[in-house]
Amino acid sequence: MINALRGMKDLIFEEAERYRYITETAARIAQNYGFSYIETPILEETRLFKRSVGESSDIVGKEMYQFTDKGGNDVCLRPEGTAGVVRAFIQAKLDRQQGQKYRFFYFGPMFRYERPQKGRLRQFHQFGVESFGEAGVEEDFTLIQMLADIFDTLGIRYTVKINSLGCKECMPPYRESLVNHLQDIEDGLCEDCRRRIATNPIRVLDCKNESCQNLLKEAPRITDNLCEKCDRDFARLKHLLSESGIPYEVDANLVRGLDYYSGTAFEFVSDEIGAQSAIAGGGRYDRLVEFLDGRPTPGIGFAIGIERIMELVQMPEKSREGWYLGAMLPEAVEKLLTLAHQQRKAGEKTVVEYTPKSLKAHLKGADKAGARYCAVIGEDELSNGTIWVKDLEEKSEKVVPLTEI
RNA sequence: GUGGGUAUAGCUCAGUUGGUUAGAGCGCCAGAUUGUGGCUCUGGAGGUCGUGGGUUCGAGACCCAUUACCCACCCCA
Repeated sequence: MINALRGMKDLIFEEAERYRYITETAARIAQNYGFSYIETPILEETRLFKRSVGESSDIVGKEMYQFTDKGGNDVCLRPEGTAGVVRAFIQAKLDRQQGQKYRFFYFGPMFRYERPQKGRLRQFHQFGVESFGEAGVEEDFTLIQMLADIFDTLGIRYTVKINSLGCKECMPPYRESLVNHLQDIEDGLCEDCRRRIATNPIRVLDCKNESCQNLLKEAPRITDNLCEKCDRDFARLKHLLSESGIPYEVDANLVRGLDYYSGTAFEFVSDEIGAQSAIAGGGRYDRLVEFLDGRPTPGIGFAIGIERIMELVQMPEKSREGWYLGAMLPEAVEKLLTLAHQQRKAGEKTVVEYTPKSLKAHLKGADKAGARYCAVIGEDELSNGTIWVKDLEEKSEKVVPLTEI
């Protein structure tokens, strides 16, 4: 037997329906916010991700499905969605339309070669949005509000965490003073933290190790070291969230894992799904477009981990729908086929059972198929050109001519 | 990459200190006076106990190896 590869899953029946329900709901809401659908290739040049996501995260360093294609290109399966959308944005020369706003949403598979666990797969799916050209912090607020709308509509509980990562003016000096502080206390830190001083110092603040946390009480916080503009923006974001009734907490340890983030960062978390609790994350990336050779353009986006919310979604109740057609005699089966075609052309969901069976068996079959109507041709009906129809919901039944169903 | 856990029917799981024909519930199929679904009852099909070695008179149970899955760390959505 051949099984799916490790960390890759089939979506079937209820899970497939959930996936569709989530993407359709999120897409509908994103369109209401003025975002339009974009689809970009799953396969991209490796250097796109090296330059955008950056080398500091494990994603690019060791988790990419990377290979050389038959033309000798160094390519990989996308590990996230933003880089491809930004590449497409620049390639379409939309960055030349200074002052214009462009807003996109997308969804689809992403690939990371990680050890699978709850809420983590090697092929997983994200729904994301990217907004270009709008530098105002109102856009940051609006994206958070959109996420809240999406999760509210899906019936998912969450908490919102926000932070500001500063800009190119205030982040580097902060980072430097943090690293200095960390080096002073390095001897007391755990092995992971000592490594992180060089790779991703802000992550150290987030260490789950209690002894590390005690040492970190005196560490400088980014939110106390923002420049005037970043500080003003962050204050306004908090104001807008409060005014709109979206509860949030400031988490100065919240870091986005990807190098391209700056300014506002946010994360939606759930406490119902195990260790991988981040169900959506995003933030501003005002420098990314120029990193990828476009004209400087402010940008902000988020992504939802679809698998992570899959089991949290409250699905709407589904009701009986459509027709089940059956025959009790072999000679009647052909009549069903022409009838089914008529029904389907008329937009009615219709399934046909080709095997002649007892009426009882057909009723069972119709019930199991979730059909609203069970229609059967038996001996009597065949001889006078009629069909017996039962409404499984209202339990009413009637016999009608085949042409008048 | 590092830890820990689990592998018995289509699914969820029992299986007592090793003992003879390996069980239950759900699901599936068929019946319960021949044309009336969901509920109930009866019957039936379905398992080389993940795989390979070992200990033993005897292994689903114990030991070793291997593979897969799960959970956690790392990282991230």
